[in-house]
Amino acid sequence: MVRTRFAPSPTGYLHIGGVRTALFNWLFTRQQGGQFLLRIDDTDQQRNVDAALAPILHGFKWLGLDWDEGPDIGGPYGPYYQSQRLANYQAAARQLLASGHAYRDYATTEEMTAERTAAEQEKRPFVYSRKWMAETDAEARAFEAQGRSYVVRLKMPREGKLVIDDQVRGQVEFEWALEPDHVIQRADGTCLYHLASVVDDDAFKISHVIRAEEHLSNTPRQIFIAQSLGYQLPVYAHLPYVAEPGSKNKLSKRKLDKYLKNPDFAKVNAHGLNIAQRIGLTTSADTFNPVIVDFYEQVGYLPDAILNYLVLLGWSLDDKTELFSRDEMIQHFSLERINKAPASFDPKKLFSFQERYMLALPIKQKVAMTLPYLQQAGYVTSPPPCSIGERLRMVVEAAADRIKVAGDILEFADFFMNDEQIVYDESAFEKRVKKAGAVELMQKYRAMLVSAATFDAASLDKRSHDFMTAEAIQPGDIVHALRVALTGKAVGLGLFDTLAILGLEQSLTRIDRAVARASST
RNA sequence: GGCCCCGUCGUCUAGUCAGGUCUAGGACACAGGCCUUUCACGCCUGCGACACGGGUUCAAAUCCCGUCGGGGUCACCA
Repeated sequence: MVRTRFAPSPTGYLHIGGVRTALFNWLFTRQQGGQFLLRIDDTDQQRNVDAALAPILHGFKWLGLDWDEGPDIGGPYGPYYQSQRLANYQAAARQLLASGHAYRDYATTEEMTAERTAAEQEKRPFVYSRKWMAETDAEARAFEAQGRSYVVRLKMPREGKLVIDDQVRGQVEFEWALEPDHVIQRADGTCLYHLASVVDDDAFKISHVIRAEEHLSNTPRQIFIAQSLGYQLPVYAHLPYVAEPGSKNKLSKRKLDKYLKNPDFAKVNAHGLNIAQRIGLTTSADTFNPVIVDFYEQVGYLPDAILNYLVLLGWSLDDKTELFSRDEMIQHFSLERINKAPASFDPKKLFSFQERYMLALPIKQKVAMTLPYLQQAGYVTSPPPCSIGERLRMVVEAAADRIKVAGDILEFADFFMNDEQIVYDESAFEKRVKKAGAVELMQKYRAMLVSAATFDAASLDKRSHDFMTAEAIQPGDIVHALRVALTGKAVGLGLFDTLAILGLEQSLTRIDRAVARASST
């Protein structure tokens, strides 16, 4: 039975790199018909774990990465919080002490540091002298008589080597002698991550440890612990890390300033920020930026687009397949085809997947996901009047691929404003509406509209062209002026769609308002 | 610095294990053009990479050696 886990620390947000790691675990597990579980690494966390965990669990749910065991659903091997499993770790530490794989160490921090710096100065690898090691109770009493207290250290082998058979990286070798005697339990009895992690993986019957490559150098000590405890070793797969946009450095949440200098990153960020502002979202760079999953949910991205982008970050099926549904991902995913080299996070490419998925989304769903943005921005009261549904549908349909994320509906907010709320783009108004002859043309066009029997885009198109022929003008002579008059903007939907959506009455009102403004200013 | 990992267009990648079909393929981005009532879409074209140096071989992106470069990790953090 394949069992995998993802072990987030409750940090308050879901990092995009973490999601990639979780996704690979999830895909592999679902494909193998195994179980995927969440374990909360909160051994070091003092305060408010629940609050810091909530956004993470929420992010997983939003993306549709479901877990079979873990927080808020429990499971047969719980609890799934490391802070609640201390007794297990302490028991393991006792067992390692008893079997001679660990020892009580009475060195002070200063003594330890001194040895380490001495080694550094002599340019030799640091190997602890074990001067304050106590293997017998008598030795322990002697140190304690000096007022010392102890930590528990691993008694690492000092010869031979370890060969790890990693599913991604192949065989990787380490010299045992170069592995220091790591602390596994503090003087106060609390235990450290590596011990906890190994003990839990065994307790949870984890078969495959799929994690980021920064853990590769931690693996020898974990294998030592596992073997000393008589555990069966899991299969290891160390994923390349996700790198910064345009560099090979590891993607980090704390270097936002640097990423903002990348034009692509800045663009995607600004786009999201703009939407956030319009819906009155209070954002801070710490919690709202393209490195954090929340960003995408709040701006109106599609989970499937994000997953599709992420699965290609370090994995590929072949030389051309790029679009994968969830089921196809599960079906085709394999550890063998994971890349060894790190992959840079490219928000622009993520965005392009979003475009493709949005394009394929049925109108009905687009309407459903855009409505909340109009509500939050205050253009629609809630609950919305039923007439709004039809108009929204028309806008969404006419906007077509112009709505790339749900929040982009706000670009077309002028269809949901009162006529007198339209704010004109000044330079466009100058150039198009105040252009010589434009007002007169619009007035003639207005008269033509009034006599229109039908007011749909197709017949408006035809009548308009007849009008232009009769007036001996080009489309450009009138279309731009009308668009500015109708929406306040120089760019937007097709003119005939715009008219049809607004309807005769609003169209006339808006033309009149623009005409009046042109002559009075 | 020690140890470990990695190195194909700006980016994601195919090709490397089983050398020839690779004058290195696809995608994103970028540039130009077409379409067009604006924008967006779409279409066409272009730009653009085997880190370097030796070897082995009839033949190397692929195998071997070395160099360089990048990264990760070296805690009583996770």
